[in-house]
Amino acid sequence: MTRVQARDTAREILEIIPLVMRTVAAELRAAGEMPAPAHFGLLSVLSVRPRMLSDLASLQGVSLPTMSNSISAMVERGWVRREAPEGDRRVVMIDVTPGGRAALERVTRCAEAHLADVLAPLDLVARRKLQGGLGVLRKVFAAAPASGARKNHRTPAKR
Amino acid sequence: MTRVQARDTAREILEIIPLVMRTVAAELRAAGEMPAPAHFGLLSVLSVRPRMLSDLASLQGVSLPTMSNSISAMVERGWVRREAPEGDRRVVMIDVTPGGRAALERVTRCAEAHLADVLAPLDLVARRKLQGGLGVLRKVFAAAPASGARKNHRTPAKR
DNA sequence: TATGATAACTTAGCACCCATAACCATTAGT
DNA sequence: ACTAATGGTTATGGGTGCTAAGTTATCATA
Repeated sequence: MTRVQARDTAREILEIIPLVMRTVAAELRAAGEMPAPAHFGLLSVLSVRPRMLSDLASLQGVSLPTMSNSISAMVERGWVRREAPEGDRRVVMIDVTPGGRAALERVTRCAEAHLADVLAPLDLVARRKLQGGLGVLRKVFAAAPASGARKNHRTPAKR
Repeated sequence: MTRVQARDTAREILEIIPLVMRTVAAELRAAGEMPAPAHFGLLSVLSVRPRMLSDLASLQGVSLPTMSNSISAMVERGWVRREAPEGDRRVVMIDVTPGGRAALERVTRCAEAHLADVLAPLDLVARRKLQGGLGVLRKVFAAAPASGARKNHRTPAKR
């Protein structure tokens, strides 16, 4: 990819992605259910199987404290539970509650309804383009969770 | 688009878009320059020509107070200036400063460099998919700036 | 000319996401 | 047993976004 192409793509991404984020967030907010995109992703991951906190953090590409706080917020809403597994008493397993599953279900339906409106005018070609593009984004950004910021927490030989 | 397709696409968007956001934000942060994606877009728009605050708000699809705050933050950094035009003393024109242009330049180069790394492994096919997908997103979300949340900002009436 | 509506902004208060630094508890290594 | 590494939490601070409630300026009109 040439320098010019990279620049253009960078600009595109930096303009479009935030726009999409705002739009989707506004829709969820307007619909009452407002677990913020981040919470949605978490419920989605957790609905497959329970995970430890650290795994969730690296899966979502955020710092451990951030994940800890997000989970606290979700615990307060009754969507997930912190559990202590048998073996290692340091780890905390996070599990979805029935309430969490229900919330995920509602939000999915809501987002689905709104996106269906937005995506309705797309023809087959446009839809395939969209799906193809999303697939590429997933591959690229799931593989490279931030080159510069990934020497996770507590690297410095402090203390 | 069928119900199932809408659901899958919704899930994809809600998972991938935030991930991309975080990754890009982390890169900018790690690079020291940290104008947050939103600020980047603003500088980008303003580098073409000055705008009134309201126009900026509706262009970016955010509320007026939000835009006012963002601009205040950028003024404090010396990137933009608030100006009072001749005719209507209610309006505030926003203009980029030389410092703002320089910052935009640096951030663009930085984002470009990082994205180039990430996008490097893409072959021609993948790149075209990505660009096609971004194009579709732009068209779809630029046209529909949030169906449910747009009772906002009293209808624009060009002074 | 006084009055009320409206337009453009600002301020204040709230919720959320994300980060780093510093701390505690548990486990592993020697 | 002592130290290092691992898993989490708390504290602090900055950014994004919203609504509600002002302020000042302009316009319409009676």
